[in-house]
Amino acid sequence: MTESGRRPRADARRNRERLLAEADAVFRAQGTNASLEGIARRAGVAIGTLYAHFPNRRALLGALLHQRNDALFARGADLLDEPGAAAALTAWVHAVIAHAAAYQGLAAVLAEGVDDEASELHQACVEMTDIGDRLIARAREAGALRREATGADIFALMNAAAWVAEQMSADQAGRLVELAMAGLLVPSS
Amino acid sequence: MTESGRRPRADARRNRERLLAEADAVFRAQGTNASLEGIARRAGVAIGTLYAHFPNRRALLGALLHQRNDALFARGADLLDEPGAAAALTAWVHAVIAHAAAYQGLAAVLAEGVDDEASELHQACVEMTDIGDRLIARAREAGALRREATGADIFALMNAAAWVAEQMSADQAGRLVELAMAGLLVPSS
DNA sequence: GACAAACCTGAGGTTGCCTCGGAATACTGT
DNA sequence: ACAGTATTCCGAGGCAACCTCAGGTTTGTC
Repeated sequence: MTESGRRPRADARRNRERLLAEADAVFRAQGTNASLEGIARRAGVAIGTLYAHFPNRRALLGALLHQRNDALFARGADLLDEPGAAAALTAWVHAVIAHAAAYQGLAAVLAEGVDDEASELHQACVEMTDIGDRLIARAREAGALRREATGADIFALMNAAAWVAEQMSADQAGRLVELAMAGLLVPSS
Repeated sequence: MTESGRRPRADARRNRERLLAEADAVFRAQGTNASLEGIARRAGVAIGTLYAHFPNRRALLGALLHQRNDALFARGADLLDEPGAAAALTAWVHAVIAHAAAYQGLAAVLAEGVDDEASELHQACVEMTDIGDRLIARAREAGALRREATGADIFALMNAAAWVAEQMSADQAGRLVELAMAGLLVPSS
């Protein structure tokens, strides 16, 4: 897949950019379930063109998130090198929540992607879990963990909090994270 | 609203029951976003009849949940009288999560209902928050709370966990609850 | 058994998903 | 400059679901 034989035609590149720009705007305003026909219309392109570029909603979302994901993973790598193990873990959780706040409904797509290998976001989810795992391991070695936990637990917490932020408020989500992190981390640390 | 002038006609009662029964089955199997036309079809009734009885999806859901809600609130009242304040709070959280597991998608409807006064489920959400508040207050008086929290926090945790149970697994949801409760409650208690 | 009130029906307008054959367009080489 | 071809685009059309409403049907009552 993605056989990049040669450079795409100029109109194709133009349309792709236009579609991505409009999709970003619409998803921001209306969430990940916004009408794809509406996006195509706004981009000044026929619906078939949208589907030619992005075979489904997830693919479009995946393309939109690509850069943003790279930045997120870079942040994760940085955090692995920063001193405070516990603080790094907390910072990671907040970073992912902020990441998922881009579009309403994104938390659900991510949660689905972690199990579904066919999802365009599967790889990203696996990587997030992996970073969570490593941050957890480091915190455990530093004696900062009060109880056992895995990258999957962290992933679940992040997604749950992102969902709460969507449904209720960022504030409420913050309180949920505080509660959970208080249960996870050693107080003093 | 609900001006119960007099008893509805026999066919109306029959259809209502039939619709509720089929809706329950379909929502259980397919979640709260299942097709209403499909439900009407299964109930042997025209789509217009469904809408005559239940003006929207939430109203249908509200009618379905009514008995179940009463049972839940009764359980909440019982828990307020049981000895261990901390254990009662934990039990309440688990009871609501089990309640929300009835239909996939219910967590989102509940989360929406707490803010939306027009929702048929608003009252139920308020009552849940209220019970959470009282259980929290009792636990605080018993010295079982490690930190401040409100009924809204408990409501958010319950809904987040219910959502995790839908998206990932009941297991994962359980671990999230453990984490959060560990952050909330005094260890020994 | 006839009348009114209550109830039911289902076609139809609307929106959104997605596909596919045919038209249009951009590149390539001469 | 231009023909030839591969690439890309278009948008009608089939499908499913939402919801409404004018008109027909059933029930209960006197």
